[in-house]
Amino acid sequence: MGGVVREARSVTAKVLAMLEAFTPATPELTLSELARRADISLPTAHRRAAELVDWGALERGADGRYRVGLRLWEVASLAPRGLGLRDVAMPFLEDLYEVTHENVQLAVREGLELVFVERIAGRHAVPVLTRVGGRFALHATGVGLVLLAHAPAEVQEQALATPLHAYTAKTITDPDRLREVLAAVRRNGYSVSDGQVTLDALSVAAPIRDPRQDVIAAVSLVVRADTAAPITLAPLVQAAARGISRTLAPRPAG
Amino acid sequence: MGGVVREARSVTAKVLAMLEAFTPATPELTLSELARRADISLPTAHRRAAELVDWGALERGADGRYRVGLRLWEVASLAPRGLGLRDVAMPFLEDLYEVTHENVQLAVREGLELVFVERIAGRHAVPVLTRVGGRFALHATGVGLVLLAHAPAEVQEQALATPLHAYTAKTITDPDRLREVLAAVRRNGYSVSDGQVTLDALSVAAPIRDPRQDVIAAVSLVVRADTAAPITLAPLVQAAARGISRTLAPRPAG
DNA sequence: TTTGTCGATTCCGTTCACCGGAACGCCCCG
DNA sequence: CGGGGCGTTCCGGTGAACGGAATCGACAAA
Repeated sequence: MGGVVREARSVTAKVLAMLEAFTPATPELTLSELARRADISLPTAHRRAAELVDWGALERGADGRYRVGLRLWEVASLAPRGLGLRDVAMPFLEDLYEVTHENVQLAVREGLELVFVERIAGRHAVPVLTRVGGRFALHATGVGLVLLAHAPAEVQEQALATPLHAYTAKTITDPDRLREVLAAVRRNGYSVSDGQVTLDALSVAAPIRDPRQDVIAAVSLVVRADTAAPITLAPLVQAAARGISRTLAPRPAG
Repeated sequence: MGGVVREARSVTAKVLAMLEAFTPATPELTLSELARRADISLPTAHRRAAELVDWGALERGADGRYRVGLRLWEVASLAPRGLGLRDVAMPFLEDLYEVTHENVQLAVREGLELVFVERIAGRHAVPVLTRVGGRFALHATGVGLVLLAHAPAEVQEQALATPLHAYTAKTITDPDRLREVLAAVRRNGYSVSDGQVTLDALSVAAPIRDPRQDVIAAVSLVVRADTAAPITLAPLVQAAARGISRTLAPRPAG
């Protein structure tokens, strides 16, 4: 028994680790890669993967590689914070896009990061780094500032305690400065992120509230940094956000 | 040992059965409901659910109910046939929406059914039954006819062998008639479904092809049945489909 | 207040599903 | 012909997972 003892993990944990192995950069993996990334022995990975393919959570390409299956996406679409929100928001995002023809984004907070739930991008809008389903830090983007500004106190403390990554020279990395900005966001009812993610882009975001007035998401508009004064965009974004907030069904708990 | 022997299932199968328990109609479940639907004992369901919540595949609401978590949606977004396609198609779908202000849909085939990958609906468009992430039969909708017309022969045979459900009086339920329609779809390069899902709606769809010219998806436009002649919409939908096909990167296998 | 119901959670002893090492077949490359 | 990477199957040992039972809390009816 001279081998390294692999720390025991539950089957469930292993299956989830296998799903986690897929990333935007590597959406297709061989069985060996999959096993390595999930830190699972090859035979085990083979067995679990077979079950996942059988169900449809994974698919196998013609070359034998594994990728995430459409079936998983179907179930995942039931996530209330994903599609439930998206369905309500879509018409308003459409309007916003039609008026501006710029990138329109919808995001929610997940822990100390944000997740993009929807994004409308025309062919003429500024290219942005973000992807639907992608994560991002809270302190840099427009949506992030809104979500952080209205997050529970403990979340804000944790976020401010973590080193703030500087994406550009303009990114706010000083906690005290960020505190001031967040206060301004709460006062103004919208946020502006000017060159804090990429120097050539600027975003304006506004909060979406549930019927209890809690902020559950944020909409933003991303434009070229020299296109327009943020102040002229804010009313548009706020109008969309209010429209979505108003439409959110009270959905009685029963 | 007088109890009913529950057929043995793997842990993985149980976990997947739990995910499967969630439906559009019931996106939130109590632990007991979850256990019942997945046919799992309560203690086991409790243990698995705890792990899933821990990872983020499930979330617990304030009332203790379980729902699908955003984290699962994140990984599922990596499904190439889901978001990969969506990202490429979105700008074209936007254009189509902007010109028509009608429902725009994007769907792929999954077995003998289709799955809606994206849908743009303004506030003024006809209400439709379909949901993003939802499934539908292939023989009724516009996208379905396109996907079926270009599906492998064995898929077509299976689909034609299955009883064709009549959503309305106009739904094609005769296999021979359907065969003719599919041939016409292949000839014309687009499909028309007039009142075959709901009597008040009409849809026109066109095929999206990968670089090898295989049909991998379909776009459609859904309008009120009395709005316009299908023939005038076809060129618009086909143009969008061709644009998407052209943009699909050959994505070298490396 | 008492009683009953339903859901969630924890405990415990049993057991079989899952495990990793090893061996094998396959393909590609040197 | 030998080496290496990948996928697949086989096998015997073991501990993760199992269900029954008990406990607890919330709520409604009596």
